Amino acid sequence: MCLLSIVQSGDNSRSNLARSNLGGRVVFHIDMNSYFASVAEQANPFLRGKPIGVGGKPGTRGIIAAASIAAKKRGVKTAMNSYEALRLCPELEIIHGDPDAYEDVTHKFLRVFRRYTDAVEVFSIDEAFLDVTGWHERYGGPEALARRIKVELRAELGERITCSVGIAPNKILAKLASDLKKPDGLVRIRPEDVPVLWAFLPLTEICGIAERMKRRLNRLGIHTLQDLSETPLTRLTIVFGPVAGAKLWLLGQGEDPSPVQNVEAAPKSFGNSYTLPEDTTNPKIIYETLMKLVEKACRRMRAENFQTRYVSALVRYGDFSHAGDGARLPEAIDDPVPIFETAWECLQHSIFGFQISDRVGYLKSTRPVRLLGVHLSELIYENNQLTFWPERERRHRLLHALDEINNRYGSSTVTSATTTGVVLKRHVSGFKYGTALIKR
DNA sequence: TCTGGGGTCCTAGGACCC
DNA sequence: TCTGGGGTCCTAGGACCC
Repeated sequence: MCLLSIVQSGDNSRSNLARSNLGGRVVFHIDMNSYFASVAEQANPFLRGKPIGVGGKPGTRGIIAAASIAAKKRGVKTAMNSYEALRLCPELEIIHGDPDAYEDVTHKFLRVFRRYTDAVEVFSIDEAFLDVTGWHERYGGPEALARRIKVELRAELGERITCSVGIAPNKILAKLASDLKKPDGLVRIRPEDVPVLWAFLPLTEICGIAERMKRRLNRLGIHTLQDLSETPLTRLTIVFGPVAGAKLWLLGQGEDPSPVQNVEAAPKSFGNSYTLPEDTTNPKIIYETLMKLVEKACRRMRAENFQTRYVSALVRYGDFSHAGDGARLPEAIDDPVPIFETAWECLQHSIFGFQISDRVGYLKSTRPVRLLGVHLSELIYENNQLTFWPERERRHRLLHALDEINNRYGSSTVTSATTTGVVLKRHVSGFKYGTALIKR
């Protein structure tokens, strides 16, 4: 507690030291608290103050993706199995996520941030870095600017959606600072605070060191951030290689030269995966699930006008081991049918033990399957170019028209016939399936 | 009632070439 | 037949993040 009061002091007098030590940058990390749950509480007054878990439908082996503050007080944690969460907190309300609502609120808070600096780096759906060097003085310094942003966020997003702000000379310390007080925190870390914090914070408190790395560091006799800060660069590079070693060394020093980049990162891949309600060897279920996943990933990819050149597919077995394969396509496409065929071929060896052609309907998976996943990468931005191939142009227009229908009336109003019932027919008899089938 | 789903980045190691 | 060594490219998979 007393340590927090050190780093929380509003005293600006030492900012010159910060300048000389670390280039004088002032970086904010702003992290929305219990984001998904807070958005739900803001949208629905009946949920306010109640223990809420977002995600994890019970019975589907799901987990809690986000817990409200009331739920956290009852011991419900992010990534907790929903059964476990309900055991701890029987009146927990488990609600569905609403990705559109989150994105909407994210756009709103990013607009607020951009009023105060043009260097805003989106780090995830609920957090961003701001470089306010040179901007904060006119608002009375970093803390005053942070408080002003908080007030504006509250006005624009509503009082249920709060944030924690970390202020520091670089991104890694700013992120650490925002973690130190939740919810609704405002913590500043100055360079001279680092030795104090390093003496008691665990290694995994730093973004970039998780359980595996902690264990490897422990084996080298490095148990605290202070130990890490005293480990020579050469020792770290010998053990972890030049890149990871140098990164670790910088973490240990509390340094992070990476700039706050205001570019909106283009997606590099689209992937979807699904854990089945129970493990299965049934090829029909596997086939249909994979098809749905491909359609979902393709729809998301098309919505952002990308096409893929590399398709990979993954299976996780009941024992949690996994296998998969990928294949490069001859050209970039966004059509789920050939993409599915590629993904299906990639999986056959992992599922059936050998490559099959037409007899899928009679074969069972050699091992129980728990999860299936598909991943589209090597993306090409298509920008709605016209093609010289009339067939392809028609197909392209059809897919986008289907997307529109699904966007308007719900995501499975129109699906490929392969996911509805004629599923295995094509592979049994070799007949070409239709491109679409109206379900209702 | 074990262990979700969406990503990014990095590395180790194999293939291939000279 | 006694097979080194260096470079590049590619990919599978690990580690990490929220």
